[in-house]
Amino acid sequence: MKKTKDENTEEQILNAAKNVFQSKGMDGARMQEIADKAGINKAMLHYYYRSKQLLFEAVFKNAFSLLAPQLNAILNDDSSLEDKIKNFTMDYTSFMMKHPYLPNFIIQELNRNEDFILKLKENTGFPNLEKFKEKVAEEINQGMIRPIDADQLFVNIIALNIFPFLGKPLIKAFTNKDEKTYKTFVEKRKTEVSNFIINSIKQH
Amino acid sequence: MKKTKDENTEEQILNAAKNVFQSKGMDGARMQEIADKAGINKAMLHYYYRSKQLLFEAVFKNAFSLLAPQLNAILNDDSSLEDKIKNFTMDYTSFMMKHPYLPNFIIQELNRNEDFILKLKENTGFPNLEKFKEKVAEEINQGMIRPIDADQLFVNIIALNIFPFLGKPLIKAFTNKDEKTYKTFVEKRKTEVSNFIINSIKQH
DNA sequence: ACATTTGCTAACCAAATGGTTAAACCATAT
DNA sequence: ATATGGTTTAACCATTTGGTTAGCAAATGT
Repeated sequence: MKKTKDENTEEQILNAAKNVFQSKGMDGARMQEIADKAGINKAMLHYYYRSKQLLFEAVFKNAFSLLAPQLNAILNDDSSLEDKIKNFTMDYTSFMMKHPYLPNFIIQELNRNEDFILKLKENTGFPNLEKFKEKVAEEINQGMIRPIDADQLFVNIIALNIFPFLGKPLIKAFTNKDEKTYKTFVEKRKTEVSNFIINSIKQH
Repeated sequence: MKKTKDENTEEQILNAAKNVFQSKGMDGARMQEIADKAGINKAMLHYYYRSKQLLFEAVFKNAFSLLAPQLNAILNDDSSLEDKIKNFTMDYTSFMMKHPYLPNFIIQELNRNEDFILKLKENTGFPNLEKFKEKVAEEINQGMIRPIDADQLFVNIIALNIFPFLGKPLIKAFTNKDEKTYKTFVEKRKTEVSNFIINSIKQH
């Protein structure tokens, strides 16, 4: 039962690599640790992925492709801004609670290598803001929300949603929360954040 | 002019180390590169700081001690919440535009080693939220702002202010901005962010 | 003037690390 | 049964890396 490629080795490697790269980053990750976690010989990593760099890129693209749909959801559907914001906040927070390493991994590695995002932009499905901007303009015209720059609003939305996962250790320390109370705190943000945003932009 | 300790070698090392650690992180930083940037022999790094770990900690504490006062300013003075938020947003954004690597460095390294923040908490001057919470409670009582959890408000404030520096490559890609337009964009946030927050919490 | 201390460097070292190689293994086709 | 070809491993390799050592050179104390 050893050689039939029975339990897709390639995928086991990718999973182990995900695990290690996402918690330690490119520089902190060790090929040996990935091999150990995958339960195989180190040479197999190179057999399937040629180099650390390529294995890393496979993991990174995979991770990024999990995020893009989340963003496209809010950007490209036809619902009202209020619904977009509510749904995004709810979905994104739920999703991130299941993948807590993801935001930090993406942000950290993009900062390490700014050019890297250019490769991603070529991919189909890279988030595009045009439709979101139109919707903002439309609702401003209709007097439903106060005038605000769409880019600024977009950054505010993702900042409020992503930061709790990026700055977790910092926030835990500042607000004196332990793991459990922090989880409750983030859970509350599923509605708290969208209320906060909508309150700010709704015309009163 | 070689041996008189004339231009404080220790400080030159710390500056070079800051430079390298803050842009590459603990794992990505190389002692040799720090030595080169400081214009000295690698052995001197150990002569003054004993190990990579200790040199890193010196840099980290130094960096963190630049941030704490910024936070304490908003937390501990007696002005109104509105003024706190306005001043903090303005000051913090200005400061970070001058030290753009700082937020990412702190966040990244705290995520790499969660226990590390415990050491910092012992330090005097570690930000404390008590006074801020009192102020929030007070203004809610007086009907000046709508009811909101002080911790959530605090996280919203720092999220909106810090995220543009953490997620810069991502935001640049999403909003199609180059270096120059991104700078203008962040500059605008000096007032945009405080308006956004105040709009959300002010009682109408 | 001489000894001692302090700042500094070149050379070196052991361990870790990404990557390679040659050979073994094993399922399948002939 | 035997050859074939993808899969896997143990052993190995070159380089990098954090760290050490022995000794030099300038300043300082006596």
